[in-house]
Amino acid sequence: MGSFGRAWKPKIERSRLRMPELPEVETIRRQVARCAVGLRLKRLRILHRGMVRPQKPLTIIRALEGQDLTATSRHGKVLVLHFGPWALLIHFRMSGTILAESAETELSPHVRMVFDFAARDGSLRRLVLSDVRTLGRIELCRADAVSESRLMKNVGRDALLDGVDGAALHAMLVGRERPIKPFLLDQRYVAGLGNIYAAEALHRARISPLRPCGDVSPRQAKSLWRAIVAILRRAIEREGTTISAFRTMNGRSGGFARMLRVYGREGKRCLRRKCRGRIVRIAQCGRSTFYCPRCQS
DNA sequence: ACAACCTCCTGGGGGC
DNA sequence: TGCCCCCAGGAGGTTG
Repeated sequence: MGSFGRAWKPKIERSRLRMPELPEVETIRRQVARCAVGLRLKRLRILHRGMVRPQKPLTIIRALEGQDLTATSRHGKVLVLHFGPWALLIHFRMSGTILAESAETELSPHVRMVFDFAARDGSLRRLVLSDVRTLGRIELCRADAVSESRLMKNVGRDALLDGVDGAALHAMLVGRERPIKPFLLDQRYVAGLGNIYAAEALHRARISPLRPCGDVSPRQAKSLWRAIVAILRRAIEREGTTISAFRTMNGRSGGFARMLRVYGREGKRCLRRKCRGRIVRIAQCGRSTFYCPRCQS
């Protein structure tokens, strides 16, 4: 099935969903770290077993209850919670996030996992994994075997942490005929970009999403890389993009949404100075791509 | 190598 | 107003 109905138009502003990409996962990671690193996991509940694989929920609960949350890390879009000898990997996919909630509040129906940590004053500090669509994935592995996990094995170099630069990006592009946008979404090469930031970065670098990878010059690759890094860093500073219902753990919205220059702006004017083209929406590999045909080539 | 298509899943938009 | 269908999308799988 083609993915685009003729008459259907997304109401992005009101849509409930957004995909956590690198900046959103990083925002979640920092908040989890601030809130719970150093605390003992007193009780763990898994309310949706389908998101957990390959282990059984009980295996994870037995391994982690009583362990301290020693550290957090992130690779691409995968959040890693380190519990001593164990690592709990979380991929939020489309609609997942982690929220801090009072231990007295009733759990919302979208809560899939509940972490109750023992705070130093003896009270409970609760974090919940909320995921409306349950497409997220949770995996337990040994701390020294994270890279062999299912969630990590197809994840390439992190866009911000692994020293990728314009030259490295260009080296990955050489000889490929595939359009640049699907390439940027392919986590095996550069990990962390999703549909929103890939579109934004291409617009910023004035490169068409349709451009074959191999046609991107070294200079353009450098420019594209600069755009990617700038946008990701900016989005992290603003605690991610809310299109939508992305809320940080305090319930605040991410602040990047109003920075979006192409995503969700089909039919509107390009915001680049002196361009004023019309943003269009096309399908690539079954996903929507927004770009300005006038200033992106 | 890469795309097309299916699966997972749900809330909400649109058609009637 | 209400019902029902259809759709989005990240990633992994299968097929072409």
